[in-house]
Amino acid sequence: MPLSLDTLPGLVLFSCVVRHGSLTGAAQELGLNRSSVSKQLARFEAQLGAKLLQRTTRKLALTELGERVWQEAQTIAAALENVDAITEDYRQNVRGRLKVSCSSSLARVHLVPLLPIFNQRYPEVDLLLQLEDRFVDLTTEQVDIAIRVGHLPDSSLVARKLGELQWQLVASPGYLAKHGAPQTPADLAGHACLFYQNGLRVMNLWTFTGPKGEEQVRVKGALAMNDACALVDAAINGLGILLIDRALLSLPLASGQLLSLLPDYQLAAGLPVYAVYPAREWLPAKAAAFVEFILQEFAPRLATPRL
Amino acid sequence: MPLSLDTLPGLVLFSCVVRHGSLTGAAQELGLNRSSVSKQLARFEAQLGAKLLQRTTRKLALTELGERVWQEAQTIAAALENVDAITEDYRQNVRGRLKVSCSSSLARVHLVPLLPIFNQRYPEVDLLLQLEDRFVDLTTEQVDIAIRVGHLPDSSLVARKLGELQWQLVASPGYLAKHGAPQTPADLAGHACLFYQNGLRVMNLWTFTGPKGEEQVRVKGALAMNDACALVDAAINGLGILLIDRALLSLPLASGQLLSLLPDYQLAAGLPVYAVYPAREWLPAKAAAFVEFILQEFAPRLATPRL
DNA sequence: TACATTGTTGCCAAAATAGCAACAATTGTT
DNA sequence: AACAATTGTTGCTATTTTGGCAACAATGTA
Repeated sequence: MPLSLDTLPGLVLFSCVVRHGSLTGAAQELGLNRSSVSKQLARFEAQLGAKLLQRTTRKLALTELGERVWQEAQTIAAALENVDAITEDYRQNVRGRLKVSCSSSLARVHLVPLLPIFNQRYPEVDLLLQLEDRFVDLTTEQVDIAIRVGHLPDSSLVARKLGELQWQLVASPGYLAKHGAPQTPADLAGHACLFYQNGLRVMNLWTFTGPKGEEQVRVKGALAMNDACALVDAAINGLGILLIDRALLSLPLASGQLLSLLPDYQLAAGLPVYAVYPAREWLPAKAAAFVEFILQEFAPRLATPRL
Repeated sequence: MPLSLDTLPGLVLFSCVVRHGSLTGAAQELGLNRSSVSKQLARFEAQLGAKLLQRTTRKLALTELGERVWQEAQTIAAALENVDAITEDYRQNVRGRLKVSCSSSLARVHLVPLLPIFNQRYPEVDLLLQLEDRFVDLTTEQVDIAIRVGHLPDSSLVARKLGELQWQLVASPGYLAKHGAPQTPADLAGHACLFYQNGLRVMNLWTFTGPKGEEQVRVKGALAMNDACALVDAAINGLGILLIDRALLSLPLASGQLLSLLPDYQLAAGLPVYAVYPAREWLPAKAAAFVEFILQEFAPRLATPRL
C-alpha cells in the first residue's frame, strides 16, 4: 500500500492548519474559505478514522495521534520543498549531466573543439559525449541531445538544423597515378570508391552539379565504413576515391597527401546536420543552453570550414 | 513555501507510474482510466515546468529530474506509510498515553484501586492520572477523559453517567459530645458544617428526604476545602458536621472515629458522576477501552460501596 | 505486413469543491 | 454583567475539476 491518493491533500491541509494554529489562518494562506478548510479537515479525519485536532472556537489542540501525524507531515514537507528546489534548479540553472550523442567523426572534427568553450561558459554541466555511429533511441538511452547527419525519419522528436556538411571528392596522388584522375562524374563508375556507411544510411549514390547540369552516379564500394576518419586514412593509403566532409580534409589537402578531384563540379546538396532532442516543451536549461551554443558556434564552422 | 496543495497529488500519481513502469499499470492500480493518468501526469509536469518521463508507446524513461523527484517521492511514500501505520495502531490498539483527570479524593477512593486491574488488562497504556480539584479544560490540556462530579454545564463534550455518589452525614464523637447531635435537618443550621468546595461548586445547600418530606438547609461553613480526604480528617478532629461521599467513611465509621447522623433521613439525590471526553466520534481505542472499563468496574463500586 | 498494445486528445457527464450565508460557541471588552 | 467580535461548523448552490468513453497516433511483434 504505497502513497495513497486520497489522504494526501488532507495531510497538507492539516499541516497548514497546525502551522497557523487556526483554520482561519490556514484558509488565508491557502486562499480558501474557512468553510472549505473546515470541511476538508473533517474529511481527512474521517478518512483516518481518528481525531487529529481538538477544536474550540478559540483554541486548537493536537491529539496524541495528531502530534505523530504532524511529525510525519514535517518529513513530507521537507521532501516537497526538495522537489521544488530541485525542479527550480533544474529549470533555471544550467547544471547537471548532459548526454549528447553524435557520430564520432563529426564530433572529433566539429564538436569536440567547441567543448572547451562550452565547458568554460557552463562549468557546472557535466558533458557526457556518446560517440557512436549507430542509431540511438533518445528516449530509451536517456540521451538529451543528438546530433544527426542526414534527413530525419518522421518522429516525435524536435530537430533544429545546424547547417549542411560540405562534401569534397579526393584521392591520393598514388591512387591517381595508378588509375588516372576522373574527369567527369560518370568516370567514377570505373573507380574504387570509399564512402561512409552506418546501419541507417548507405551513401553510394553521389550527386554532382557541373557544366552539364546535375549528374548522379551509383558508385562501387571498395570500402565502406562507419568511421569517417578511418576512411580518410584509407584514401591516403590509396584505397580509392573518397567523398567526405570537407572539414576532415584540411590537413591531408594541405600536406598533399590527398588531392581534390572534379573541381568544376559541386556536390549538389550537402547532408544536413540536425540537433535533435526529445521534446520542445520544458526543455531543461542545460539542454537549451547546449542547443543555443551549437547553433551559434557549430553552424558557422560547417558553413566556412577552415582548410 | 511549505507543502503545496497542488503538486502533491501529481507526485503521488507520478510515483505510481514509475513503480509500474507504465501508465496503464498505474491506472489499474489506482482504479482509473488511462486517460486520467495521462492527463494528470501531463498536468503535474506542467506544474513543475519540466519533463519527468520521456514517454513512448512502449517504454518509459525517467528524466534526470525525474530520478531526483522519484527519490523524494520515495521519502514521502515512507512517511505516508508511517501515517497509515500510526493511525491504524492508534485506532485499533489500546496503547499509548491516556491522560485522565479526576478529583483527587474521588480518585483515591474509587479510581486508583481499579488501576492495577486496568493496567493488567491493557499493559500498553501509560496512564497519566491528573488529580486536581479544579476545573480543567479538556481540549486545552489534552486530557482524554475526565471524571467529574455533579451536573455538567452545557458543553460540546460527551458525558456518560457512571453512577451517583452516596452521601452520608457524619461527625466525630467529640464534636457531638460538645455540641449535641442534630435530630432534624433544620438543626444543622446551628452547627459548624464542613463541605467540599472547588472553584466550580459550593455545596452548602443540603437536601434531605425524611418523614416530613424533602427539606433543604443552607449550612454555615466552618471549613470548606477542595480536598475530601482532608475534610474527613477535619471531621475526625471535631471541626464540625461533614457531608461527604460514603465511600470515604468506611474506615472512620468502622473504627468509631466518626458517627453517622440523622439515620431517618436520606440525602435526596447523590451527585452524579460522569465520565467526560471531548468527542464521541473517532474515539481512540485506548480512551474507549478506559470508558468501558470504568463503566463496568467503577459504577458498581459507587452503587454498593463497601463499608 | 497486419495486429495488438500503449499513450494522447476531445468531448461530455459526473463528482468534488469553493463560496456565501446563517448559526453556534467562546473570548475580550465596555 | 452584557455586548460585540471572532472563530469553527453546516446547509445550499454554482463553479470547477475530474473521470470515462471513443477515436487517434505511434510502436513493437507475429
